[in-house]
Order: sequence, then C-alpha cells, then structure tokens
Amino acid sequence: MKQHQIIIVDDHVLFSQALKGLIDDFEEFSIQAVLGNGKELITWFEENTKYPAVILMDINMPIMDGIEATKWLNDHHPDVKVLALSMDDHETTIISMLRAGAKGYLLKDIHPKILRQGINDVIEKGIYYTERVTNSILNTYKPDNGASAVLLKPRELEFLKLACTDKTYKEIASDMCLSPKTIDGYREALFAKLEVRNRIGLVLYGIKEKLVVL
Amino acid sequence: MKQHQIIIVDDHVLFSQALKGLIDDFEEFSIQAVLGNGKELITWFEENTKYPAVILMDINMPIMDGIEATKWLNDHHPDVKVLALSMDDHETTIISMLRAGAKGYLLKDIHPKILRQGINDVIEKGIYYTERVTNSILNTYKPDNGASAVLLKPRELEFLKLACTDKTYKEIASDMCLSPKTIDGYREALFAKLEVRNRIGLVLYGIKEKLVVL
DNA sequence: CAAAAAAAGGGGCTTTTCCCCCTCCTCAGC
DNA sequence: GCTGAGGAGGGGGAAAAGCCCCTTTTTTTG
Repeated sequence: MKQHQIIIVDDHVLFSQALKGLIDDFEEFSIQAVLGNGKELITWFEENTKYPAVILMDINMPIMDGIEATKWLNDHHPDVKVLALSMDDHETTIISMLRAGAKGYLLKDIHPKILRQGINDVIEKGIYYTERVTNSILNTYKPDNGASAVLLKPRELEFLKLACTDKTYKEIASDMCLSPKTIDGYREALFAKLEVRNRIGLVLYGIKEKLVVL
Repeated sequence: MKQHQIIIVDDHVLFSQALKGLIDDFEEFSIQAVLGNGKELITWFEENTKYPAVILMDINMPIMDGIEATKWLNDHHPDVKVLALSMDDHETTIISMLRAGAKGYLLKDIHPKILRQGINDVIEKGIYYTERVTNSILNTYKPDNGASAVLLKPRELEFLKLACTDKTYKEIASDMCLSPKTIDGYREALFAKLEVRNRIGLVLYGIKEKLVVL
C-alpha cells in the first residue's frame, strides 16, 4: 500500500475517473474512493473507519455541494484535509470554500504537477495556497467602507431574490405581504448598498454573488 | 502504433492530461496531442500533416472556443470528426455545436466506458448520439411557432448582451449606433421570441443560456 | 425583375421604475 | 420618560420601459 490515501468527490465521472488514473500513477498516493457528491461522502464516512489523508473536493455538485460537504467534514472529521478542486475562479466561491474549512483551492486548468505539489503540501504543511487564492484573501480585506462587508439583512435578501425574477415590484410586494412603497424602500436601500443604478444591476449582483439560484 | 489517433482540445489542463492517461489505456486509441484552445488546434493543423481520426473538443475555452474551432475544422478538414465534450447540457449549446459540424456530444459526467463507446461509434458510424442529444434535436422541432427554433441573429445577440448590462436602452442604442426606436424593436422581437415579459426576463435568459459572460 | 422579408426608424400612449423627502410606529437603551 | 434606530408606509414627479401600429429602405430570393 502506498503512503497516502485520497478520496475524490466530483460529479463529473469522466473527470474523476481520469483523475483517479492520473493520481494512481503518482507513487506516493493511491485513490481510496471516487464519489459523486457530498451525500455519498457522508455515507462513505459512516460506513468506513480508515479515513483518507486528503479529499479532493469539487464545488458544484448535485444533491450536496462541496461547501456543505466541507463544513460537515470540518465538524465531524477535522483531521481529514480538504483540497478544493474547481473550475470556478470567482472570489466569493474561493472564500466560501476556505471559510468552510478547505485547506487549499486548485483550479481544474492547472498542470498535474501542480496538483501533486498541492496534495503533498496539504499533507506536509497542512495548507496549500496558490497565488490566485492569496489574492482573493487579500481582496476581502480591501479598504472598502471600513467595518462590515456588504451584508444583507434577511428581508433584503428575500427581496433581492424576488427582484431577480420577472415579477414587477407590485407583485413582489404582494408576495412579501408588504406595500409597494415599502418595497420601493428596500429597492433604494439595496441600490445604495450594492452600488447599482437599476434593477438590472441588482440582478447581476445577485447572480454574480450566487445569492440567487437560476 | 495503435489503430486510431485522437487529439484533445480543452483548456482545463488537469482534465485533459488525466483524460489522456485514461484514453491511452484503451488499446485501440492513442493521444496524438493535447491542446488548450481552438487557436492552438489550428496552429497544430498548419504544422502537421498526419491528422487524427477524432478530436475531443471542449466548448468553453479562452481565445477560441469549441464552436468556432469545429466550424473551422468542418471547412478545412471535414474528414476529421469532432466529438464535443462539455459539462454544459444546455440545449442551445448542444445545437450550436452540432450545427457547427460536431458528430456527437458527450457530457463530462459520463462513465469512461461511454466515452470509449462514443469514440468508436464516431469512427465506425461517423456519428454518436446519446439520448440527451436526441432529445435536444427533437425539442428544436417542437410544435411551437412552426419554423425556426430560438436562434438569435447576430444583431439580436449583440443587443441581448448589452441588455444584460445596467445601461439604459438609450445608452444601448448609442452603443450600437442605432436609434432608440430601433432598439425598442429588437426588445419587442426578443420578448416575443424568448417568451419573456420584461428586461429582467431577458437578462435571466441570457445568463441561463450562457449567451452572456458575467 | 418583382415580391417578400428583414432592418431601421417613428408616433403616441400606459405602466413601471426610479428618486427624494416625509410620517407613523415600535422597541432597545440610556 | 426621552431618544434614536429601523421597519413600514406614503406623495408626487421625472425618466425609463413596455406596447401597438405605422413607414421607409435595404437585402434576399423566387
């Protein structure tokens, strides 16, 4: 048996199987399991007792995504290290993943050598940061407005989700059981808070920040 | 040398390298080259004379995407068969790719066995259709409005992209060097064609169908 | 060439969106 | 008990979006 066991969690079977072949060729690692989503991962952990050293975790997956799965792992098996592996290079996604407890973040367009390096670093140093990730972390602390980042209140988020719909504000008002004028207030508040000039800007923000599901 | 040569075109190096390993394990195929985008593919064809039997083509790539590359291949090397390989299962993308001349369409979440079958089918029968693709083709002929599917003209697409921006229609008009009234015409035409009732619907459509980049 | 279709532009109208400034109520905290 | 913050609601108006019906020009095509 090789030194380190690894589990791949990714819903793209072709990719995960191909990746398994690639990693099995590295003499220091071997693939312990290939799973399709977070739910399968939890089931695997409930049915097994010998845990892997590293989990290569995709982020966008059906049923249970990588962020939730990473949170679960951090709660129940904090010694198993998660290395996020995604083609999504949006800053918010990277941050969410790191906040959930991932020890590193790799993009799928990297060279296999980098992956090998990344896995080794996570095992040895407990952490692996690429330049891209470092930049994202720095960006969250940019001198923007001082105290808090753009944090929406529950009611504002609810409105934003409805604004990303083809409903008129009047319809949104009745959906939220509020007067159209109150909705008008939420609208203005969000315009200012998110620095947009019209409803399209609101929709674009909601989608970019993944606050709304399409 | 093995029977059939294959070229992989995909910007996700980790995936393409892993896939190369996978396919090299199939005894009937060998990988002739692994390229990162459509432009590299054209350059490769200009510098080589022994062409592959099949090209596994990703769709979303920087510089030159899979659709354009497939069109170029169809024009210049119609004997080389393109098998589209994407995680994008949107109907419009599938249709665009088949219209560009792809002989089949596979999703990245398939099992390696299916890939092997697909490549073999494309080589032997010249074509490979999964159920998903067949459905898409059927859907374009749904008894909707008679003639054409939802295919946007270049000018309409240009307008749609600008509509997915926080610009006003007046600003869009001057961007496209048209009168606001003409823009109004495009708007109405798109509302009808895409079955939406306001600009938000337009934005949502554009993003869902990945016609606009965020 | 003529007919048809597509592209461009317009008039006039209603609804919706956007903006600013104002009131009432409630509840937490000196 | 007063005060201030925040949620809910409102008046009024300008601008943009949406709707229908119409003309002219260019391009395509039988």
